[in-house]
Amino acid sequence: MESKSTSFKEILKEKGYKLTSQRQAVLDVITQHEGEHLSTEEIYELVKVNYPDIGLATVYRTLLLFDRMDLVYKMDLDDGCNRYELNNHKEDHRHHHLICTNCGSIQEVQEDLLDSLEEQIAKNNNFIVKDHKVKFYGYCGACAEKIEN
Amino acid sequence: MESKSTSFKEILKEKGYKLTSQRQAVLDVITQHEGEHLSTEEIYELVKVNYPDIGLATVYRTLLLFDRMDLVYKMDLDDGCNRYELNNHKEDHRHHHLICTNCGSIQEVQEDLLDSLEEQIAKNNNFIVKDHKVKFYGYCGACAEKIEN
DNA sequence: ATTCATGCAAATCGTTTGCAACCCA
DNA sequence: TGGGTTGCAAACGATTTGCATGAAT
Repeated sequence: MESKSTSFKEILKEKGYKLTSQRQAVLDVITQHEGEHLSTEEIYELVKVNYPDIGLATVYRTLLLFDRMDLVYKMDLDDGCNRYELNNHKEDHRHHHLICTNCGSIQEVQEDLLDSLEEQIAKNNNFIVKDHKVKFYGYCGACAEKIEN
Repeated sequence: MESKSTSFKEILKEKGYKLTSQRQAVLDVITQHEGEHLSTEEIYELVKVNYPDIGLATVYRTLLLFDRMDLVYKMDLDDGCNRYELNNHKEDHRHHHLICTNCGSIQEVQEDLLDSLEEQIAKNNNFIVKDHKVKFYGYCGACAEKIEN
C-alpha cells in the first residue's frame, strides 16, 4: 500500500501534478471496486462516504486526469455517461466487454486475439494501431434461455 | 429513386409509422452524404437548406427512429455527440473505424475478421453475439510521418 | 511563496419531453 | 376522422468552467 501510494505520487510529480487527498481518495475507490464499471456520479457517492466534503467537479477533473495518465480506462456503455475501470497494466491485452441487450449485464472477456487483425489493418490501411475499443452486443446465458422458451 | 421511396414507406408502414416529408428529407441527406459521419446537428443544418422549417427535435426523433429501424448506424466518435451513417446492408460485415488520435481523421476498414473471435467468445462465455462495435486508435499515415520526423 | 487544486455555483452542451397545432392514412 | 408527427420552448442530465479560497511543494 505504501509502495503503491509512493509510485502514484511519482507518476503525478513526473507530470507536474500534486498528490492531494482528493486524488488519493478517488484512486482508492476505483481500486477497491476493481471489476465494476463505475460512473462519475457513482464514484462521487462512494468517495463521499469517507470524504464528505469532496465536490463533484473535483471528481470529474480527477477522472479526466486519470484517463489522460492512463490510470483508468474510460468506457461508454451506451447509457449516457462515462464509466471507468482501473487500467490494469498487468494484463498484456485489453479485455473486451459483452453487453447483454436484453438485461444490460456486462461480462468481461479476457481473450483479445485482435493482434492479427491489427497487423492486417496496419498493413492494408497505412495506419499505426495503438489501441482499440471493442464491444460485443447480444444475449447473456440467462437471457438466451429465457428468450428461447 | 421512386422504388427507394416506396420501400422506405413500406418499412415505415410495417411498424405503424407514417411517411412524412421531414423523415424523407432526413433520409435524403444521410443518403447523399454516404461515407461521412454526421452529427445530429450537422444533419439538421443540411436538412434546413432545402427544408428551413424543420425543428431540431424532429431530427433527433427521426434519427432515434432510424436507429431503431436499423436504417442508420449510430456511432460514438468520442466527441460528445452521436454520429450517424447509412446502414449499408449491402456489406455482409460491419466495417470498423480507424481514429487518428493526432488529427482526428476517421478511416473506414472493410475487413471484419471478427467471426472466429465471436465464435470463441460465444463458446467460452456462454454469450450469443449479435453485433459488435470496434474502434481502433492510432496514427494515420500522414501523422505517423510527421511524428517520426 | 508560488503554483496548482478545490468547492461552489453558474454556464454549457447534447438531448429529451410536454403540449397544442398539424397532417398523413 | 383520428392517431401519429411536428415545432417550439422548456426541462433535463452529464459535464465544464470561472473564480475566490485553500493546500501542496
